[in-house]
Amino acid sequence: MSIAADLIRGHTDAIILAQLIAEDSYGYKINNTIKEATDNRYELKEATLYTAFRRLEQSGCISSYWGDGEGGARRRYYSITKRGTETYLNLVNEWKQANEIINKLIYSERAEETDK
Amino acid sequence: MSIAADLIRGHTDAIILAQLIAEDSYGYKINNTIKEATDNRYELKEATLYTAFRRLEQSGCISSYWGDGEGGARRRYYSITKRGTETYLNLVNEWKQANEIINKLIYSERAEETDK
DNA sequence: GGCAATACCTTGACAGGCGAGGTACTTCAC
DNA sequence: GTGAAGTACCTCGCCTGTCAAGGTATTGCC
Repeated sequence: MSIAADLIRGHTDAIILAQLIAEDSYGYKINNTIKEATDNRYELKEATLYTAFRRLEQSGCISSYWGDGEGGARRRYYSITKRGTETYLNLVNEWKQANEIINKLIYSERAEETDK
Repeated sequence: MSIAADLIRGHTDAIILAQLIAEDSYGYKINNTIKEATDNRYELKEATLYTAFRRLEQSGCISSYWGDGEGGARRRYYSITKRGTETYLNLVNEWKQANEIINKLIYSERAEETDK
């Protein structure tokens, strides 16, 4: 995994919620989806993932129910709530702003030349 | 200040180094530059800033010297080292990748519709 | 039976951010 | 001359999110 987690820190919730907006899902699957989507350049560590689930459920952004795993262990499915959807939209918005800010601050004119 | 710090966490070093590539500078000024550049939407808290200076100096990315403040307290200036420049370029590169990854993961097709 | 894959969970340590507090110097108004 | 406001630096201790390491349970296959 090549990307420092600290760079993505703070976006974990948004990433999870984005998955759940598409459809109800469970930890193991979300994790794999993320790995595939990024060509194994990034993954949510299990501990991080499950910590995030607790956090999101506690704040009413998601709810969970047990489903059965076809050919595997039982799964705990999560669905996104109304509050979760709102939160998601806010997080996306914050990301847009943060993105803009970082892009403005991280590039130095002098560095641009050096970079070429 | 509207942007959650966690979203920018991990970029602090890159932001500081970007300033120092342009020219030698000192804490107070860097802080103000950042505030202005972002229309007060973001600032590095002092504690964060000085912690970062220690960290960067310890790892050989920057070096410091005392200058005098014209009409104010004395200033500790920092300059970026060769290692600092290298580190900076790496961080920029990592940021590009992280940016790409977050953009890929944070948007859900379903959400795109909702967002419109 | 044993292994791999699926699937979930907890504990404890660590690092970075930052609120709160402090120091010291200069300038300017009263 | 004194008090406030601006410049400038610094430290302590808490909080939060990440994650290595460890664990559990189920199924399918050889």
